[in-house]
Amino acid sequence: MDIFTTMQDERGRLSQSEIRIADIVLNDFEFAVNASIIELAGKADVSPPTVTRFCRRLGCESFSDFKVQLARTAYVGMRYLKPEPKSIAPADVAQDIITKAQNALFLLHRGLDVAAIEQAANRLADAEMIYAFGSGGNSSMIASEIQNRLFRLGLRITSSSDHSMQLMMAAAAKPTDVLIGSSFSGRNAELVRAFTLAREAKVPTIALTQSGSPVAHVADITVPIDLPEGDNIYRPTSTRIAYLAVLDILASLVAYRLRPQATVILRRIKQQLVTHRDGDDRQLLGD
Amino acid sequence: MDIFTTMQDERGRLSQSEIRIADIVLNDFEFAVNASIIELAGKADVSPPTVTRFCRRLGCESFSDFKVQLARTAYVGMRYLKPEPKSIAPADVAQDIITKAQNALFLLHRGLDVAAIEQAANRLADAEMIYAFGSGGNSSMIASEIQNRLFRLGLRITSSSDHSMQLMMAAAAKPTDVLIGSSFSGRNAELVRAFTLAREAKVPTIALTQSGSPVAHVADITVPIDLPEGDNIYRPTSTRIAYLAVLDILASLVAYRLRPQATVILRRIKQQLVTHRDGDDRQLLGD
DNA sequence: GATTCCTGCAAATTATTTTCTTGATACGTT
DNA sequence: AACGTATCAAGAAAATAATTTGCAGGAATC
Repeated sequence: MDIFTTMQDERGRLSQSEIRIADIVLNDFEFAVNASIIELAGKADVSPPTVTRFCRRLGCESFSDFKVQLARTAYVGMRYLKPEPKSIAPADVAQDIITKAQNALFLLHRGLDVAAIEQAANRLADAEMIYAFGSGGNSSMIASEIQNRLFRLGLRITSSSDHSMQLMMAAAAKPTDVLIGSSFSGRNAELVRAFTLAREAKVPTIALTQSGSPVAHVADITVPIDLPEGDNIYRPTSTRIAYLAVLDILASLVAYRLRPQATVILRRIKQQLVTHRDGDDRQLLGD
Repeated sequence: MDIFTTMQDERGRLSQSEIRIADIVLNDFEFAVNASIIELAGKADVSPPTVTRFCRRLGCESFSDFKVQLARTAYVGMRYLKPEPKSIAPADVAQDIITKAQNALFLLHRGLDVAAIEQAANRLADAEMIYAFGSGGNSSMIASEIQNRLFRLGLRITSSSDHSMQLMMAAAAKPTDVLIGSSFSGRNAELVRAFTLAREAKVPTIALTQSGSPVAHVADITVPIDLPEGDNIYRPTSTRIAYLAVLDILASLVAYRLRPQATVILRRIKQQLVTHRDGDDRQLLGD
């Protein structure tokens, strides 16, 4: 696990001096990464040995090991990101957006429920028919993306962003089918209704959403995607990127699950696309 | 700039001993990050001072500074990523996909032509009407995403993934309008045709594509998005994530450019959304 | 009141860097 | 072509700096 999480988890068990060190590291981390043990000790008003002991307690070999671990998760992850970029200069805006996207992926990975994804992948692989639901600019894109990824694996699938259609499809689905729905906020009331309907008819449901949300409650399998509030509201792109990544994982697992030999075939197709490529973008569809 | 690029750029100017050090670092970088200067020197069959000099030459303050820099870009970026995950165990697949996505963002950032994006943003902000083009599963999504992001800023915009429509639109466009098109491969012949048509009519064109590609050649402004081949073919998601990030940057710059005060209003709208949120995903559209 | 744990000091150890020197190579001069 | 000089690489050893360990005093807790 990464050093930041450890630091937060252990915080309660740390002594006063150690908490001071932790706070300095967390707040001024550029400093911490470049400082020597003496400088860091000086800033925290403790002696160098205390810093060494602090590092040990966090599971590091030594102070330099600590710095390396720190630098490792420094580039992305667990940073206190400001809601706005440093300035509106193009370079800063770019940096800000890319860092946030990377952070979203980092946080996604940290909180990823792999078991749930695996379970979902297995259900999808065995489904006779799949219905993918999602509404609103973001989730509707995810829904069609689910279709996009899964139909290529030979699965029967359709997607809809239309509430009425979703309800009708949910009513038409059989227990051997699967419903999969996405909701960034988890508060999509219509999706909850469709899932409830499905549940009554014993149709398995999979939700890609925030854990603990209404949508999560009514789904059989929830693949939780929990990102800090800020990211959701201020910049939907980073959340969307996280969803796309989850989808990618899900689709890959389904592919592996479906037929081990399929990956070989798939690779051959890809290879062929590489060799004679003078067409257009649609080549990439063969992914 | 990152230490890996520097190492590759400087390689020619390094001495024999230094090249040996560089190779060890590049190949076994877990080792390099954890090793002391003596261990690293020993493995490279050089003396510790040589290692120090090597670090200095690369622009680092000291050996420990070098290690920090190394660890920083170790988590993501410039890694020799295997085309396939370690195993098909779900956790490994997840790790593989997320790492690749983060790497794509890293590489995107490294190669980002900020000036081109800024130029493109300015053009879009001043356009009387915008036409967003893209075909194939990937670029068509990008095209509608462009529309999605820009219409909220009060711009007049439409998107199309239909070749015939694209041609007709290109023909109908005026020099005060802007055409913006996306092509992952840069080999979308129809897009090239549409752009050529636009050029003849003096309609400004912006391309989001691979630099040096046919599409890039016919566009007035090219925002280059160059990622290693492997990523494009084997896993379109990471490329798509890069495109989404670029789009996010572009849209943000347009927003800032359009009206500085708009950001204030936008923030107020967001705040309001946060306070009474019991609806569904579509709230997030207000991003 | 005793125990435990934190903490800093000083010493010891270790790591890193500087300085100095040697050896090699390249270049210019005779 | 041969010699001398300049330049650079690279290691040895010394100096310096950083880090860790051992120990002892002191605070907090039970």
